[in-house]
Amino acid sequence: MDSRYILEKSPVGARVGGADFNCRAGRSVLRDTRVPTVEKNGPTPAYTTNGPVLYKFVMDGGSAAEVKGEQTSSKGNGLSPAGRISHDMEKTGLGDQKDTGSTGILKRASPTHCPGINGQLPGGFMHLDIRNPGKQAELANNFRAAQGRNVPTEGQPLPSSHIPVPRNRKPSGHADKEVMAATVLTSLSTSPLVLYPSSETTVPEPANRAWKEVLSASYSSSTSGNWSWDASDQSVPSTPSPPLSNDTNKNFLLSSQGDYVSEDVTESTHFMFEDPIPRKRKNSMKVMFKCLWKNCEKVLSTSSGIQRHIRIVHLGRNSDSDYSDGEEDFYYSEIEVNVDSLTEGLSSLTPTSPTTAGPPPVFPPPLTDVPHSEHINMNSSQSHAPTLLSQSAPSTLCHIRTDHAYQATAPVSIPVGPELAGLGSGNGTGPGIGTGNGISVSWQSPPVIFKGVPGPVTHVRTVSIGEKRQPAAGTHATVNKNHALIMPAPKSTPGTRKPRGEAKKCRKVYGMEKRDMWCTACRWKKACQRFTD
DNA sequence: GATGCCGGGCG
DNA sequence: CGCCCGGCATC
Repeated sequence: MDSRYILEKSPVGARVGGADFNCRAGRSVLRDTRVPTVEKNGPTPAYTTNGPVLYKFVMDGGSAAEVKGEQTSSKGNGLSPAGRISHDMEKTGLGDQKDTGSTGILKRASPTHCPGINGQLPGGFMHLDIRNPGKQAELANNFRAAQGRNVPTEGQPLPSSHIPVPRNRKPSGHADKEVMAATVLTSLSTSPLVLYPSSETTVPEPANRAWKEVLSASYSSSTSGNWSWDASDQSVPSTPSPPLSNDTNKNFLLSSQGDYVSEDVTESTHFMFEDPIPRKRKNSMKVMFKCLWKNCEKVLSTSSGIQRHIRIVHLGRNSDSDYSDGEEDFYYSEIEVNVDSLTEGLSSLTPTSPTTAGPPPVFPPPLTDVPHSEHINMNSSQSHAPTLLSQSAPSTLCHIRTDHAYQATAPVSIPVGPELAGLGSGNGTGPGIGTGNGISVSWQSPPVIFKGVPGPVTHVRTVSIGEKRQPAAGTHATVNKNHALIMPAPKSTPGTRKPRGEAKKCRKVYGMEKRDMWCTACRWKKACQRFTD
C-alpha cells in the first residue's frame, strides 16, 4: 500500500481505449439509469445502475486487490469501498500521482484515465496534461473544497469521481441545477473534459472553449466514429429527471460520481474488449437528438449540438456560455435509430413480397413521415413525445427503397388506392395473376416477366410448339428463370421436351464437314437458330 | 444411329 | 457469356 494506488475498474478490462470506453459508459448510464435513480433516495447517487462495481486496487507491486462495491449499497457517502480507497489514496498516494501529473487517475476511475498499464503510465493522462498539466491536482482540490461542506471528509469524492463543477453553479439544490449538473457531469464524465469545469475558475473563458474544442477534436479522433453521439447522448435524458430533493442534492455530486463509477463499470462490462458499441445496438443503433420544441423538429446527432440549438435558438441564450442550466434537457429527446433494422426491414420486404402481399401495405400509410418513424426504434424507454423521426430517418428509408428499385417499384406504385379501396384486381400492372386483392397486385409490378406466364407453368414448353428458336433462346432463358423464382412448379423440361422441329437444321443442311457453317446454336448443340420451325 | 436440344461445365 | 459436351428424347 505504498505510494501508488490506482483505481481501476477491473471489469472493464481497464485497457479499453479510454475515450471510447468512457463515452459509451456515460451514455448508457444516463439513459438506463435515469429511472433507477428515482428509486434511490437521497444520498444515493442520482444515477446509479445496478450491479456490483468492481474496483481493482492496484498497488505498486503490481498486486491488485479487488474491491467489490454495490452501488446500491453505497451509503451516505455513496462511495462505500471506493470512497475509502480514494480517501486513502489521497492521503498516501496522491503525492505520487501528482508528480506524474496523473492525479487525474484519482478522478473517476474511468478507464479514460486509466493509464495504459494499470495507470502507471503517466501517458494515460495525456489529454489531461495537455490541457491543464498542473491543474489537475488543483482542480481536484477545488472540487473537494467545494464539496467539503456537504461531504464528510471521508466521503470525499472518489478521487476517481472528481468531477469539477463550475463555480457558478453551486450545489444550491435547485432542481434544474441538479439536472444540469447531471447533464454536465455525464457529458464530462465521458471525456477528459471532466476537469474542465473546475478549471473554469482558473481558466479564462476563451481558453476553456478552446479546450473544449481541442478535446472534442482529439476525442473524436481517438475514438471510434460512434463517439460523437455516444458521448453526448449520455447527457441527454430524454425525460427530465425528477428534481432531486434538496437533501439528495447534498450528495448529488458525490452520488452522481459514484454512479458514474458504477455506471462506468456497468458499461464497461458491455464495452470490455473494445466492443465499440453496446451489444444491444451492436449493429448500428444510431442515437439522434430531436428538439422537442414546439414546431421545431431539429434533429441532431449530438446532444451537445441539440443543446446548443435549444439554448441558442429556443432559449435565446448566449451561445458563448458554455454552460447551460440544463434546461435544454427538457426540450430534446434522444431517439435511437436502428439503421440496420431499417435496412433489413426494407430489404426483407422485397424477398417476402413476391409470395406475400404483406409488405407493400406498410408503405402506403398516408402520412409521409409517420410511417417511417414507426420503423425507427425509439429506444429511449422514456415515453417521450412520440416524436416523429427526424427527417433523416425517412430519407434513409427512401434511399434504401431506391436501392432496391426493382423490388420497390411495386410498392411505390401501389398507392394506397388498392388497399384502402380494397380493390382486388391488380391495377394495371399485370393481368391479375389471379391475385385477389390489390396487395398482391403490387407485386405484379415485375409483370413483364409474368405476362405470358400466367397459366400453367409447364406450358412454356407447350407454347413453344411453334417455338422460334431464336427468340426463344433469349426470352426463353429469362422466362424459365423467372419461373423458377416464382413457381416451384414442376420442371416442365423433363416431360415436355420440345418436339423436334420439322425443318432441317444446320447439321443436316451443311453436314458435319461444314460444321463451321452451322449456326452457333447448332454448333453448340443448342436449338438451331437458323432454321427454326 | 442420327438428330436436335437441354443442362452444365469451363475459361 | 461464349464455347463445348454429356446425355436424353425423338426420329
